[in-house]
Amino acid sequence: MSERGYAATGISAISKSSGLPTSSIYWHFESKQGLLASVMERSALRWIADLERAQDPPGNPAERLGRLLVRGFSTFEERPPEFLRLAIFLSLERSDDPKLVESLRRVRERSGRILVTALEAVFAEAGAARARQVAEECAHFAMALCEGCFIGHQIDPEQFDFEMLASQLHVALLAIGTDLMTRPTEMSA
Amino acid sequence: MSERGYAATGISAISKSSGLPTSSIYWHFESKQGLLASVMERSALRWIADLERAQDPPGNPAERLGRLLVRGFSTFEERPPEFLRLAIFLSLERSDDPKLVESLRRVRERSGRILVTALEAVFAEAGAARARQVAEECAHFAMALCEGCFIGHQIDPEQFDFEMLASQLHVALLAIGTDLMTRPTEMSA
Amino acid sequence: MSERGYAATGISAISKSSGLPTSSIYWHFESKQGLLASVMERSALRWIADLERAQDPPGNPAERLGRLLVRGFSTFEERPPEFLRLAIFLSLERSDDPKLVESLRRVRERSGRILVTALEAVFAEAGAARARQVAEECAHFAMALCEGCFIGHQIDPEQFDFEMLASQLHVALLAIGTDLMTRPTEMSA
Amino acid sequence: MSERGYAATGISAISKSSGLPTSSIYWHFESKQGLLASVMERSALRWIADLERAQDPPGNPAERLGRLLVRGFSTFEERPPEFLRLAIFLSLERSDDPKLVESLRRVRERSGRILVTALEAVFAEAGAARARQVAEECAHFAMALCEGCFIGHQIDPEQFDFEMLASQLHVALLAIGTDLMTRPTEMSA
DNA sequence: CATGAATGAGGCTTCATTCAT
DNA sequence: AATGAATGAAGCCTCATTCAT
Repeated sequence: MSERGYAATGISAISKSSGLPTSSIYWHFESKQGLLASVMERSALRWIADLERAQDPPGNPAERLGRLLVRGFSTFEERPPEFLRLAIFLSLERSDDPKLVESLRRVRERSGRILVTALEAVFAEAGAARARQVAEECAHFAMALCEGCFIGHQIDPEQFDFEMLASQLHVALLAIGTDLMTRPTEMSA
Repeated sequence: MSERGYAATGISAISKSSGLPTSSIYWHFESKQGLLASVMERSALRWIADLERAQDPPGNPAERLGRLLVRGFSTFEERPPEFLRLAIFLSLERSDDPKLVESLRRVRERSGRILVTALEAVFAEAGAARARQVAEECAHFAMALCEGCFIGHQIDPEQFDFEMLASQLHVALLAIGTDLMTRPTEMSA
Repeated sequence: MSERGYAATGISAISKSSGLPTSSIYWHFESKQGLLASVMERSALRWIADLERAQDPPGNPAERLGRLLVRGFSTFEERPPEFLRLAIFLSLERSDDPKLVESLRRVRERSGRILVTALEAVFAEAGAARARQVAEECAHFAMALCEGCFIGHQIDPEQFDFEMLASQLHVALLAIGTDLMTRPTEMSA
Repeated sequence: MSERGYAATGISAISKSSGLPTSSIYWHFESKQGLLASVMERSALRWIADLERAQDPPGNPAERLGRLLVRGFSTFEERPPEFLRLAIFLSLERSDDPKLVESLRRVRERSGRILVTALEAVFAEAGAARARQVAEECAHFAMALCEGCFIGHQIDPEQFDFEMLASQLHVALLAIGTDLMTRPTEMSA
């Protein structure tokens, strides 16, 4: 599924590549959608756990943020997060199963929180409330870039330089954060 | 197709919604993939033409870059570039039809060049050669963010604030460009 | 058609390999069956003309028969008679177009007559009427073998030794003819 | 299939006439070709078993050969060996499925061996080695005639007199065998 | 817990043919 | 004399799913 998309992957293909007969697959997972949901959740949890380990000490906040970004990007090369491919496929396919959509948001939310935490520490000097606000804006930005990188890597793996992008993102986040902090506070954002 | 995904959209559905019988569709476009490629190319050319108009004068380089970014992002909301969805789909599906792959790269290359041109003007003071190098790095970054935004918008349209992201990208690009220019020149990059 | 059978050969395939658009094909030949009939007749006439040339003098009757057989078999290798493939295909496909069936019988009849003529000369000593009777029986036998050889050649071209078969057929025909002539005359055959 | 030809027989027609839905047919036989192969093998084995029974005692070798030929030919009328039609079809269609080609050769080889055995006994007086050689040549001849008869019967059933052809083949084989035995032995043939 | 067998619906594509130009 | 465009019907095959064992 993560290689060809949800609709394009038949149960019988999964059966062939796993050895289990289709009826057994239906015994374990209620339906095609159910199978998908299980697989995605599993892969996502593994990836997130990986990230969470990466933000442990030591170092100052900016260094920790950098390490987190490098870690996130490097998994794209080492062990591409299948769940991300699936997630992107599913969002593009406009799947309308609410369970699935919810699961997707949850994963996104949870990995976003890791970023927010790291960013809050960086912008701590602005005061807790403001730092959180700024961190959240920055996190959105970082997540978008992250997903974009994943796609770029799919399109043309050899042109992609994750290390460079991680360091550019680092620069960008600091600049954006600083910029946000110097603007007049808008409470509505 | 742009609504349900490539694999999930049957030719018969297209036939029904267009009024043409399937055999006529097959006469005009050689196959399902061929249909897709045609549609994508058409939509892409329109989008690119739109962007190209957005970088015309007036204003200084930095302003023009800003306008370009806003213009690009704003279309995501107003008139979502179907070609982007298709393009991303196809890249993830790892289609190996060389014609399609070529078409994809062409579109990507061409929209990238618009960004590069705008960025070159911004960094002109560094000298033509260096400016081009920096502009290209920045363009990669911008493209990745752009694609990421598209996906983010698919997953969670309400949380997305394109205007904000455009301005953040603006800030980020200037910071990244400046950062690159102050580093010791590496010719091999 | 002679390579894949009637039903398996599409008009569009013929169009592609001939350069003419399908509509032009339909202008020249009224239908698929009409095209088939034309092609077959043409190829058959050429082959028969070839055979007819082979039975010209010189030599005694037995020698002329031998030359005829060798000639017939040798074309299987040199220039396989496409009409034969077609004819066999069509007879196996149980085509029920009466025009076609008639055309097939005509061809068969005409090439049979060549054989009969050669055989009559060989058995002339038995008297004209008897010789003709014997010759006709022998011709049936020879035609059957001939068609069988064609098929055998299709199945396993390298195992087939046409020269050998031609000489065996020669021996066989003389033996059968002699055998028939020594039996009590049955007028009803 | 044996009535209308391979290409002209749709799976849906088979489905209709058998009661099974097409998907069930595809579950039992992997493909149209697979179905064909199965059917052919089954029919062939039955026919061969029939022949094998026909060569049992009593009688001298020449009589036994005659009985075998009559038996073989008579099935053409009584219960036409559908496998033969299919087999010929497939050989002419130049199918390149190796499984099918193998199956075809196997059937041909096996029915050929029956003939060889019967012929060996007839020519036994020439010594085992020579008899085998002669028998094999004769068998090729007989097989070709046999296949040719089948086709002739398709083209023009009423003109065909199998009994006559069987007895002619008998005469022919004895003549050819004798002829071969009186020639100087060529070891390389 | 596992699986072989079954199936209706629908997948993409090609068919032979027509017709306006 | 020729052809680009069009089309309904049919082609082979795979789909997700069920169920008796």
